[in-house]
Amino acid sequence: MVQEKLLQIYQLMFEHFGDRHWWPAQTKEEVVIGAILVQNVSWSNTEKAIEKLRQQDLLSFAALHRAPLDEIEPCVVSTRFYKTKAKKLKAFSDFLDANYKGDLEAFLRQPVPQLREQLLNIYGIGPETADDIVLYAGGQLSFVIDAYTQRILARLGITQEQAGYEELRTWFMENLPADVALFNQYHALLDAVGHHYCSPKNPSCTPCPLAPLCQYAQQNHSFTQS
DNA sequence: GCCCAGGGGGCTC
DNA sequence: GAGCCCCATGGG
Repeated sequence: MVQEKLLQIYQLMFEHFGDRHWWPAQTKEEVVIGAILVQNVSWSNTEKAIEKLRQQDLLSFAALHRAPLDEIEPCVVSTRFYKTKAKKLKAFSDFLDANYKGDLEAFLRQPVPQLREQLLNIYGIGPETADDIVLYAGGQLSFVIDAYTQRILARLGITQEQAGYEELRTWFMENLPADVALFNQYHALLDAVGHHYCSPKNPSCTPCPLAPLCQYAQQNHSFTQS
């Protein structure tokens, strides 16, 4: 029942947006670096920082591990909170060096529960970033929840307003087929819906592909006004 | 020139 | 464990 609804939501989003080609990166290291840098900032700002790191030959954890903070910081200024972001990149590179001799692949190969737990113990890695890394860098099953996901589900009337991260993640994982490609695309599509149609200030519910299923859209009168 | 995006850490009670 | 502030750029 729930699975049917979730797949229906997926279909509507996919018909509207098509393949999102997420995560855009050339290497797994780039996925992880991007996942840290994108926290609380747009992807376009993140891209700028990734290009700067690339230009400075800092787009690898080996290089980040060697580099002093004041060399990393100027590269990531565009990602807001740049001192914090530089520290987070450094913390990840230090962790990898200390525990996996810098071998990201070896780290990512672990079973999801262990991998996730270790990720969450690294400075700067919270639940969302951990799941980005498990799914998009590790290619393993973990559903990513973000603020858009929470808002969209609440507006659809499917989940409680204040459902927590772990609760929502478990709910998706219990009600979706265990398919990495599906998890990948589903989160990317929710992100697109959230970005384009489901912001708190500008709930432009039309032409949101989910409007036909959405309680919020049906209650709000933006359809008939202007 | 002002508002605000939308994650994580750290503190408080 | 919920609620709050801090981080501090750039696009609309």
